[in-house]
Amino acid sequence: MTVVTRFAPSPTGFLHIGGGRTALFNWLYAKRHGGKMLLRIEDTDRERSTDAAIAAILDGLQWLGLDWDGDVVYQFSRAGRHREVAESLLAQGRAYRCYASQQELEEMRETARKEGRPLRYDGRWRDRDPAEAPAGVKPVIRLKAPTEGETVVEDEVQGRVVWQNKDLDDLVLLRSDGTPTYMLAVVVDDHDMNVTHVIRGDDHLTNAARQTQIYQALGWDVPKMAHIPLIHGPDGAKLSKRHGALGVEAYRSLGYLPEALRNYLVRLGWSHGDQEIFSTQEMIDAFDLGSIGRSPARFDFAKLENLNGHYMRQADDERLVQALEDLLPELDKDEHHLGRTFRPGLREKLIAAMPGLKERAKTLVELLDSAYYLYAQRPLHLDEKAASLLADGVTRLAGIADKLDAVTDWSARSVEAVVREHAEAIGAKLGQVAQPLRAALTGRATSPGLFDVMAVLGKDETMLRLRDQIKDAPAA
RNA sequence: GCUCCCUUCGUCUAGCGGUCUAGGACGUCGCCCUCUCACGGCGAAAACAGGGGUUCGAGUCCCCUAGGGAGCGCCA
Repeated sequence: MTVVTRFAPSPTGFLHIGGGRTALFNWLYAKRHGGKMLLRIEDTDRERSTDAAIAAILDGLQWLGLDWDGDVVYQFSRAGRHREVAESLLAQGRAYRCYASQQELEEMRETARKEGRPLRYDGRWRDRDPAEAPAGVKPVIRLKAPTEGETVVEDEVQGRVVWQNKDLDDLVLLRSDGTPTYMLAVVVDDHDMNVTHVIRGDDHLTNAARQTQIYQALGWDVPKMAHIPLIHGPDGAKLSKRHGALGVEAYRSLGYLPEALRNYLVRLGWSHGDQEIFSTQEMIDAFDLGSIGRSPARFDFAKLENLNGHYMRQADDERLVQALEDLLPELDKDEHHLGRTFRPGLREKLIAAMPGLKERAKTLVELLDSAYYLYAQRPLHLDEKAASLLADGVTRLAGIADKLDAVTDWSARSVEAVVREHAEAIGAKLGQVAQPLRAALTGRATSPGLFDVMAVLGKDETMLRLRDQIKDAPAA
């Protein structure tokens, strides 16, 4: 039997980080076993489902590099089938009509709360004669769930989880307006779509028990279940927007690479010995449900950043430059006045400087900022540290411009020789010359190797920037 | 309140009765490399929630307590 998994988000918002991980796990499991991952949009809540959310989810999956098999299934479109199944259960006496009003149910819960009893439907219409139905009330259809014995979920992650049937009430299958509830729709769809493995967040664990009862009433095989622990925020509480419950597209805007996020996510709750870095193929080959932990994990930006740095360093230079350009339109503010695309010539400079740049950044946003010296306009604005470095060391730069001007074969190697000789000649350490020079050429106190900077800038630009900054300097 | 789940360094985790004086990674700190910052290398501090059992032997099995979490809708 081929493995079929599914990712089934409800389109009431963007694809958040937990959903992304659930999708990843489903995808990996399917790939691992040569199976399929299906995508089903659970849009039965007409009030809250939006097309924008659907688009955001598809876009998020695509960016993460997760694809699905076949067409997207929209749950709402299957309402007729769901109703049919509910009717069949009714016909077999495995379900019944319940005429209890909203208000009645409200009171029922209220008294139960007061008396410290579990908040359950009391089954008042379970064995009642439908002839007693109040006129004009549209009933819901409830499952006639077993009242004795136990319902067992053999979970691939959680192990064997047991509920006493007396603790489970008769859930609603079909609403009074004839639309299916989530509980029914999920069971029918998973069955009809031949889903073999249901991998989802453990907030669904109790639903698994109730869904199992529906499967049993229908006489259908229960798919394998795997309930993965939720992701928590850094404070251990539920993930809120403040810390990590951002849509995956937000991580893109923050400058993370999809492969970094994938690697981070796969290790959150799942492990494979001591291995931390996984290529996509390695993840696929190693992934298994049994190695998923049972305790919730906290989201940690520091580790994500570290991984992102790793993948940036490893990335191809041209691809990184492209990623930077793609990021431009997504930036909140264009503080460097770059516009939405790179101006002519900048692209080439970025590629040339990338080996030195990418080692020093954790995100694409940082990477772009650290490339400031490549797109800065003359005369350069020096930040505070750079200004002070230059002020302290400008006298040590006296005469260096002419020496550099004499270089005919401009390269990192040749300018390095000149700068070193200059430092030696004035009896200074290299750093005492290099730092003010760096400040003058980049406007910052830190940058990639100074000689590489000069090489990428080229002789003309280097000389112009240098003279911009030292022309007022007293002759030494 | 009821049901279910969880608990190893700050964080992610390894550990599936003896190999644990508990390993790795991120983060932190120190040293080295060095023109800055990074990268890289080396090293340090840092954990089995508490209490009972079971066993020759428990981080590993059982129970209790405490603390977290999820669910308890005609939402999904």
